[in-house]
Amino acid sequence: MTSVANSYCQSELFDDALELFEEMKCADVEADKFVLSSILSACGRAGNLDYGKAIHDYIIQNGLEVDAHIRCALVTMYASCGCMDMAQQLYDQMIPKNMVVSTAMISGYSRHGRVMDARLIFDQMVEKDLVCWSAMISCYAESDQPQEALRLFKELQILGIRPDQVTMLSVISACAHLGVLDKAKWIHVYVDKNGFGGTLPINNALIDMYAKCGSLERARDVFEKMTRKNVISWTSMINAFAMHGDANNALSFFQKMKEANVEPNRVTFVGVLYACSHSGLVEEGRKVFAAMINEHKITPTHEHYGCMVDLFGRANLLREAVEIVETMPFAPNVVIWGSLMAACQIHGETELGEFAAKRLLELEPDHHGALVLLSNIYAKERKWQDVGDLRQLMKERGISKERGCSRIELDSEVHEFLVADRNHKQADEIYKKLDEVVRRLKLAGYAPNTNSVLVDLEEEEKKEVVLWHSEKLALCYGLINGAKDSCIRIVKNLRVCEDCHTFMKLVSKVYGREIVVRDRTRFHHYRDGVCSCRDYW
DNA sequence: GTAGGGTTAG
Repeated sequence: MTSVANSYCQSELFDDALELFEEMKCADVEADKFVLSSILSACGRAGNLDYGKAIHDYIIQNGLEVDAHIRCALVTMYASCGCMDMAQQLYDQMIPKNMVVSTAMISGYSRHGRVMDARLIFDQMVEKDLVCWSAMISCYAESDQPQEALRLFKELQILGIRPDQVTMLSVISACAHLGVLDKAKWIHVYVDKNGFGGTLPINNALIDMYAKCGSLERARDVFEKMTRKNVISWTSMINAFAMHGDANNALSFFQKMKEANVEPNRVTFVGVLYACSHSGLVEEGRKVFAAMINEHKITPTHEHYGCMVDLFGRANLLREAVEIVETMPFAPNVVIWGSLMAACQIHGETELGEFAAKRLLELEPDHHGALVLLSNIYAKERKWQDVGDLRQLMKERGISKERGCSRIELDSEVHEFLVADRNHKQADEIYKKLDEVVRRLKLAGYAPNTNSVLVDLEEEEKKEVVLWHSEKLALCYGLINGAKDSCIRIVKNLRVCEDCHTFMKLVSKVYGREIVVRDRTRFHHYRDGVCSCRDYW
């Protein structure tokens, strides 16, 4: 029976393993430390905290909690289930600690985005093998610190530890997050040279990496050369098109995928619906949503409803957007209210926007965007007392917008710029260039648009702030230092504002340069004064 | 004999 339990756990038949454990208890078969460890592992991997706790009780009742292996399995179970307080408490009591349990702690903290806590465990480890290095690299890759992930990968190479496929998947993912194309090309070569190339998961990760680094062509090239493709390959390619605003190809690949008899899953539909909403294909989106439910028997989740709210909201069909919110079978979450609020902002729907913002704040009281929107609405209505209260509240709680940050790569070096950044060694030159660009653009009809500046400033100051947006600084850096005919590639952490969007379009025309900007959610390809998003974003 | 890291979306 024990060996059956073990093999269930190892073959990921967690539910069967748990069931078997029930049978063992009924049959009065005593569970030993081996089977308990396996079952705890199954609980962790299945994320079944309740069952894990029940096993913990059983362990206490039977006086087994002193066993080192059992403790290790318990910590791992709590960490895998995301119960970090409990995991840490047990972990602290473990002396000595081993690599297995420490790695479990690192990935537990990683799933919660608690990078510092993960790093603390990592740094305190006496001995580290490839698995814990991979866990730490993955932690950085998933926590929006791709540069740190790549730094750790470099350190690994210096130490002479050979990475394996799992490490490489995290490294590729880190590069995707970073969004730097030259780095992506380098990693692709590295992967091929070191014999990791050609496998399905690696190819899937490469598709995503190239798409997120701005090269739809290379993503497609990897895809076309694959001899085996699964649902992830197709979904990654559909998302690639969606991200780049090519809804037609996203839909055509969706069609081809079905013809190839690959069954789309819920993630696939998020991609297809996202493509529709970002290109204003309302009718197509409606059809896809219906087909998902009726033909593919997939129950829509928050993400799918969010896409639908977005689809209708962007297209100024706010009544239908509200209908989705009202009729969906569960309570709207932050993302849903946020989509509705954003749509109201685009289309100047004050009343509904206020309503959505208030619902959002009930769920997330410190949501910066919602507070700013409300304060702007109150300002327009001259409710100065309310405006003052909100500003005071934001000040007290220290709520501020994430600072805009853009990067650009030139000559294999990544340069980062914050809003109004003056720290770069070429700062003087960059600001001089900015003046020149503004002068030339004004001749082409440019007028700074301060709609996106929501702080309490005089109009003239607002104009300055808008000109100092990080992507403009990165752009000027590119204009100064890049080859005359090269494409300027910029990655930004926030959404591109209206003014920067116009600015980029004009620069692409006046300076005859191709510019590619990745913002928080998608790509903008500027050429000859036109953006690939056709100003719908 | 037990126990740890991975790719798509959000």
